[in-house]
Amino acid sequence: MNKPVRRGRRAGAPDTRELIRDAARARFLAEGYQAVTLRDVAGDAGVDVALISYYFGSKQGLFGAAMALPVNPATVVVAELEDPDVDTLAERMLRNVLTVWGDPATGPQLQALAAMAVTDPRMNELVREAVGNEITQRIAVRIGGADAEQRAGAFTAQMAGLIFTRYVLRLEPIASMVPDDVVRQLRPALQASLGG
Amino acid sequence: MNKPVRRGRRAGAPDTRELIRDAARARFLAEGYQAVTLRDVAGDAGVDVALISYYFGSKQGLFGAAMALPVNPATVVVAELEDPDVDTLAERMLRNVLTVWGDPATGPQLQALAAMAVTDPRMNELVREAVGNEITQRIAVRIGGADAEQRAGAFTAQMAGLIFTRYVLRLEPIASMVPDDVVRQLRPALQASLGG
DNA sequence: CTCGTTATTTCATGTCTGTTGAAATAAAGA
DNA sequence: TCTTTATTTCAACAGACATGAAATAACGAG
Repeated sequence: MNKPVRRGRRAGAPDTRELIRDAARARFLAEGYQAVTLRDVAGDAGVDVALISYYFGSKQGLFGAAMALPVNPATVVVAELEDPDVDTLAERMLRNVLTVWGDPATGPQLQALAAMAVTDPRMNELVREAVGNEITQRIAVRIGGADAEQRAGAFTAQMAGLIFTRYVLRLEPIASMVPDDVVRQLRPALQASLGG
Repeated sequence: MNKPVRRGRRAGAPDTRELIRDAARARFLAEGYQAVTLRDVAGDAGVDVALISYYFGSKQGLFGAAMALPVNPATVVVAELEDPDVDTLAERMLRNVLTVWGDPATGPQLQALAAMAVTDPRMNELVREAVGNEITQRIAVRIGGADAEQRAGAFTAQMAGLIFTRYVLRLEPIASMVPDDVVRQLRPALQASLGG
């Protein structure tokens, strides 16, 4: 008949912060940002709500910490720019995106990020800058030629279309197609934007 | 020193319902769904909060009524399927989308709808069915041939990419390009998906 | 080992949001 | 004129996030 958990610091050295972060990640991935309440997370972590504010400041802060990206999406795309073979560039980028966004370990967080970029102004700003400076710009420099920036923009738009239809909105038939089919259908279009 | 507004029905026959709807539309378009509170709308309309529930049931209901679409987006795209000229189909659809989504009178509501489809499960379901049944299916039937459905899916994905990058996320350079430039950059890719 | 300091934790409270039921008032109709 | 109905505000609730105070354990200096 010990009193469950009294006030004050707990015995031992439990990493409560990480406990909270893990609970939050699970909830956010399963239910999305809006649907999850701090009390849900606190309940899962076996902790009072106020402790979340203590560690993370706000719900936004918690989301940021819980969803810290396992990979830098910009890097995933841009890495392929090193390879000098321009003819296969579209396919390589496409496959990278499909791999990373489809991976159960990394994909869900990236998908949540994309959804967040639509809702939250701060996240939107962040994505806009990241995509503009780190992706579109570099692609433009890489492909060169007339209208390089516009063509890079078109390329980005098509990639965004894939991500939103397949992973965020989950529109059929794109959402259920196997990677090879996606590549077959989209590679020519993407390559056209890159190739000039 | 008349008491401002007492309880009970007002004199005259003011269309309070429409007043509320207009105030809500302005707010939703300016600030988005989450950021707008029912008390904001009630304040703008000079009305008690409870009256909103009386007329619209819930915040969702208010949003639905305020954002009732001025045009059916599906129709905008599908209308062009009547014209037998397949070679210009991509360009015609593209220009229709750019016109309707860019029109200050109709565009903002469509943009809000797209953002809502990412956040709200009900809206998501709605959009998924509408796009799947009314757009992708019909395009597939129209273009025919092998992989017709997959190619129609790819077409839809690219259109979604345009809408999200240009109107929702507002990524540069796509967001600032004039319609002619957008058409020049994307028509070939879209036509490739349609053409087989 | 002891005692002040610091980090962690819950409690209590405040403010804000959407929603609901009751009461008041004007319009509509017999 | 008088009953019924539609419109409107008031009052209150449950649940959300956030914050300041209080309690308690760990830590470190001597």
